[in-house]
Amino acid sequence: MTNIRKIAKLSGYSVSSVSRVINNHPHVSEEARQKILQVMEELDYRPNILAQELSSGSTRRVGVVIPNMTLPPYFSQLLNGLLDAAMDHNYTLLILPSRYDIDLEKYYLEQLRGRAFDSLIFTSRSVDLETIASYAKYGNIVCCEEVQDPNLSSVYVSRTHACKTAFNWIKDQGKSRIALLFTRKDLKSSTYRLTMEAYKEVFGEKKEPLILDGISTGEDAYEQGDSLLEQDLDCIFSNGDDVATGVVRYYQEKNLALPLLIGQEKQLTGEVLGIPTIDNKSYQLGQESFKQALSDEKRTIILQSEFIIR
Amino acid sequence: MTNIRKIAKLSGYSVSSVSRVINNHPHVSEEARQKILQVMEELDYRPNILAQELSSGSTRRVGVVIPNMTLPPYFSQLLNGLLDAAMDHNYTLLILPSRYDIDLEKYYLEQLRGRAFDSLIFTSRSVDLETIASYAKYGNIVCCEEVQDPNLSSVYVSRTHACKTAFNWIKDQGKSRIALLFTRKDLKSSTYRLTMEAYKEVFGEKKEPLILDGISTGEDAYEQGDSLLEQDLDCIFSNGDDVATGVVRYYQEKNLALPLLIGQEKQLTGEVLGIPTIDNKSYQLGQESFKQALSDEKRTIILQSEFIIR
DNA sequence: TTGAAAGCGCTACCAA
DNA sequence: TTGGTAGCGCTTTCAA
Repeated sequence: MTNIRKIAKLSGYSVSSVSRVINNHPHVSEEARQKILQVMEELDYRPNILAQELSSGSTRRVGVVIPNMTLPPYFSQLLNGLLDAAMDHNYTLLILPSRYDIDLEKYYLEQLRGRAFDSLIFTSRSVDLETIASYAKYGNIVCCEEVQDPNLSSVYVSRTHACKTAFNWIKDQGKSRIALLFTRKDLKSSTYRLTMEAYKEVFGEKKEPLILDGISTGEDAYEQGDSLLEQDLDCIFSNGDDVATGVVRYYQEKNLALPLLIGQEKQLTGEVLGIPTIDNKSYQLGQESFKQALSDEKRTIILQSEFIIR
Repeated sequence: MTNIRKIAKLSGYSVSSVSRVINNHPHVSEEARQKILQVMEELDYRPNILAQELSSGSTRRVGVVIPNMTLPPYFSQLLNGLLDAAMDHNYTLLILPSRYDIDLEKYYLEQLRGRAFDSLIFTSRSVDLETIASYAKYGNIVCCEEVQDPNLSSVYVSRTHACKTAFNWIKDQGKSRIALLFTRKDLKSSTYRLTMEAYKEVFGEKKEPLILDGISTGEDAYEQGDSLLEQDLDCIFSNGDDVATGVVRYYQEKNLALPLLIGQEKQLTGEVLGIPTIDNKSYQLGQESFKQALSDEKRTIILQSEFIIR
């Protein structure tokens, strides 16, 4: 094994000087630098990353727990934000798939405890917050959801305001017979809760919307298209631009006039359709989460969704 | 920082004995073990993973380069196979997203060179094979494709035989007016090439099939459904069970009799539809790739796709 | 500008 | 069964 000592010996300089060259530190004569670099080249030398990490006490690695291999658009944009931020800071991202498995998530927490990486980001979690918080002393932990625990950082997107803005805009357009599309119609779903609250605030408690659930793709929306015709609607508030596409196709095929249509996630398809959308800032969420993972202070960062009229 | 020396001192035993307890080595008296474990517990001690790795010279980590965040079914099954195999062998998987970026892939190769992990698996690559092969001296590298280089292991699925079997079966059913669905109709696509070859071997050079490309989801298939009606078909050979679903919906809506339909990837949807499919063994590909990443010898492992009649 | 030496925390060999 | 100690390969402080 060719190590730093060997380079020192062959170059005629000390281990310290070699280390300085490796890390681009000042106070090395150009002569020394050249000679050392030359020997490194000859021996195909590359510093051992593990040794650097052990010695410096920092891995420049951040673990990211994701729920699954197959990720919806929200997650992939989030991951892209994380990845870009990591590259910007010269960090490496470890993607840690949890498959919703609590034990696997605990294993990753143990890895943090064992200093396999500096910080850990939960984009999603199955394990309880108390357990997660108990590992906070071993490194920064960021959860991409609203969390109160003072030991954890919390970075998430507040969608309430943009949602109300959207509903108000819809109302201003003179629309009032509205369908809401959801992945899950379930009080455990924060999306469902906040959308319903915003709706009621704008349209009142009495005016019931048509609610469709079990919809997460354009395909789903298309298949449930019939349900949309059961009521005389003038607006469809969908849960994704992709979903909206399915709605459009359904109406086109029936040769029916399309009601006002709202998308979400600001996807490419929404742009093409030219429909208003709500940008839930997943990419920014990723970037901010990463920055928070490096930060010294625990913090709660709330991003705001944005209603985009087109 | 509480380290192995501190545990040794406080327990009254030596560093060696503490190490033995950590690693469940024999030749430690029950008394010593208990005392040491007790002190570890009290100090909330956890061995430093980096130090263990540096000292033992093995990280028990394998890097896996994937092209993108958003993965088609083939990749997610592959990753599940990798993950399960890794867990079985008590290894951790590092998912390394490349975004088809050559420099990023080179960066991962440098990480291998720097001993950040023991082996590297390319489920997909943009960087050229020569470059990859030049890193083989730093650790096992497995490519999930057909590769000749003696420095690289190659694990892939041969789909030719199953494809011919399928076409022969189709022929036996008395079908001959066939449509083939592809993601890319491009000689660079191995799927396209092997399917065409198998087709020609069974049906002859003269009998031209109808070819549709740009199809990777059920949605795509549905949208291109019209093209299927232009010719009088008696069999549609699709490139995925999901894709087949889109075809089914198209025919159902037109109230047309469905031709013989073949799926691929053995997905859940295909099972529900009850259509024959070709299992391309992605999960097994993952498992074998991982095993090969640990193996001492460079090897080529060829799995066989399987035609499943239902 | 340079180098010696003390860490970083652990493993494993060898001697007792 | 136990312990001493020499690594693993690098960083960093301090003195020269």
